[in-house]
Amino acid sequence: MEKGFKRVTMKDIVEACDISRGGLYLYFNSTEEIFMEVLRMESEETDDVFSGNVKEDSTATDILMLFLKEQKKELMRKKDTLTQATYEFYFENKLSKKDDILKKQFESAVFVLRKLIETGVESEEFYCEDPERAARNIMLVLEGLKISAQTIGVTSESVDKQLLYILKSLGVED
Amino acid sequence: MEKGFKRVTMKDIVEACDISRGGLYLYFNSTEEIFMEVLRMESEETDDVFSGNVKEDSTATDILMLFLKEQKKELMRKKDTLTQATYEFYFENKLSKKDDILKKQFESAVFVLRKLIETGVESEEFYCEDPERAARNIMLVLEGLKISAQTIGVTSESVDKQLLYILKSLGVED
Amino acid sequence: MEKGFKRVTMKDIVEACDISRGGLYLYFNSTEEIFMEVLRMESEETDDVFSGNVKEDSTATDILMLFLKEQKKELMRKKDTLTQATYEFYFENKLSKKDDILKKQFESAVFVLRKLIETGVESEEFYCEDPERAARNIMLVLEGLKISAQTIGVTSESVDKQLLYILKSLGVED
Amino acid sequence: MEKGFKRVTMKDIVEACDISRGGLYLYFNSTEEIFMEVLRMESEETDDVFSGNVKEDSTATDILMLFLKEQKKELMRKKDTLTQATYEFYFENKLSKKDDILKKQFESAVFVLRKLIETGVESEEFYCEDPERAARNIMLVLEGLKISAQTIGVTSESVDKQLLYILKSLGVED
DNA sequence: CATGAATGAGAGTTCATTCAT
DNA sequence: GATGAATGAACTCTCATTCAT
Repeated sequence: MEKGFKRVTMKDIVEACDISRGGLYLYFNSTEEIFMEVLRMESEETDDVFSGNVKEDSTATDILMLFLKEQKKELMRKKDTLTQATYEFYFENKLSKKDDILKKQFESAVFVLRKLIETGVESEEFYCEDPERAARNIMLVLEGLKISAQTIGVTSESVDKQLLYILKSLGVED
Repeated sequence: MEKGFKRVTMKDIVEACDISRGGLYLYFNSTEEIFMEVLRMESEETDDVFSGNVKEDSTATDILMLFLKEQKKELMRKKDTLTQATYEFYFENKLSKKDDILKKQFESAVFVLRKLIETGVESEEFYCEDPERAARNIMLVLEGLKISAQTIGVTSESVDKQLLYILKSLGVED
Repeated sequence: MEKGFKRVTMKDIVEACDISRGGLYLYFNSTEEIFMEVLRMESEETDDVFSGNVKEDSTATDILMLFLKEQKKELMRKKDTLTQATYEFYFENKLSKKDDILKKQFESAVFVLRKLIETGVESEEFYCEDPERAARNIMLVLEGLKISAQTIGVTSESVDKQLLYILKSLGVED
Repeated sequence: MEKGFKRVTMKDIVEACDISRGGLYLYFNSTEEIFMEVLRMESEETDDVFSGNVKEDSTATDILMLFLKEQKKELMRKKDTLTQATYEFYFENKLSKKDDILKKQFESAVFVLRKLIETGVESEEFYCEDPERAARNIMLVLEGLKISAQTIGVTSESVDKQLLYILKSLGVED
């Protein structure tokens, strides 16, 4: 989170973990392996994002807003995030399809989002002709916001406006 | 383009430029400066993307489709692109607002896109209540596709579908 | 045999022995001690080379040929041999005269060989004016062949020719 | 010469050469390359061993004795010699036949020695039925003495006796 | 007796930057 | 102006040895 993937050194890691250089290598054979494990753990933690905090009587709109709010919180954190490190890692480690955690996460989010939109359409909260593309569109905008936050920067307001626009596109009234 | 920003070495650069190591330092004081200049030049070249190839009698839809097609070509190239290097560079160099080329480029694209949408709305090609947010939405989706292309990968078909979805959102019939 | 003395690691040894790292140190205080014991055991095994397989009615020529054949087999094995490891070990551990197993082995082989040549001379199989030097000469040639096998390489034919030359030097007809 | 090939470190080398760590890598890409160059240079220097110091009217016996004396001097030096390092190097670097300096050196010495013995046979100084094998025998004894000097140790006297034995084998009177 | 997780010094190698020429 | 040999700090990774359990 502090230094990203390329700038972090073994020294940083062993000092932060209060472990010896050699000790670390008992568990991981390379910096890549360390990061993959970090990514895997992070991925497990954040899998529950949807299921957590969702009350029984929530509407699709409620859940979508909760999700977008959660995503905003994450992307606004900027530094205390694995986003940058993850991108750097993927830049130089083109992984086999099997263990591509990032892709799995993305596709899984698209899936849940599509289901949510379909539910909203059924309950007449949303209007949407192509839930799959709408879901993917939302995820891509979030991805775009994430990378923007790490590069050109984003303001809290501009993110809010953009997320509201997404809701409006689904026919949600203010 | 070949190695990104972090993996490229001075050796690579001096060999490619056929210049001496010391000679390079007469013009640039650091690797960062070199990259900033590369970025500036690239930015100048691509500024014309909109103005080029646009015939007098093009409709807003034509121009938008041309733009999206151009963007797709760029992001599908994947390796022969400064995308990765640029992201890497921005990850570790938080620049002063003044010379933030990337932001300028983004905002300038948003501006042109908004104007284009407004034109399309006037000519009744598009239906759009908030051209500013619509323009920004398109740019963010493109940004999301760009980073996805560099990390989890994208197929030509999925990009097409997603760009078509954008057009449909503006009320453009197939 | 697999890795020689310098390249073998404690990990290799504990895995091959199915013992714990700490357990190994209960019996040996260093890698040197381990190797010395290996050498001692090997030395005991190979002491019988002369006595074994020797029939009652063997001539001196028979026994010498058997010995040379045995030595050839050993040196041609090349990899499944402690030769390399032993040399490496002696290169960095100049041992006290008392426990110099290698020297003992060499001198013992010279002694037996001298006795054999003397027997051969008495039975008029061999012609030799200086059995001590002749024995030592044979051992040195074998040593030369051993190190050659490990470095520049030797062919089976060239070893044969060279060993035949030794026999001829003792007056043995083909 | 001091530490052999495996025990010598980059630190030793850069300190001895009074050069920087990086500077060394300008000329050699690995420790192996450094040693191969050392070996090549040494090989060039010692190529002249035969031709040097040989007077016009020398007999074959004179030249052979000079050669053996030279070889003895070399092997008795023990520490100030590349012998050990060379063996260690060859133990873990099985080189392609093309650049096998050690083999070339050996074969070249065998060739010259054979020519010398043939000359001696013609001038009736030597008696020898198979000059090729005799030459090879001498080289193998020398190789045996070399490795013995580095491991079990040899005394000046024992080397003398053994070299005299070689001369006697060629029919040279004391 | 036996374990094996942990240690930490030290290995080879890389590379942005400098500066005498 | 231009060169490129030289620098040295910093990197990742290894491994014989120890010691609390």
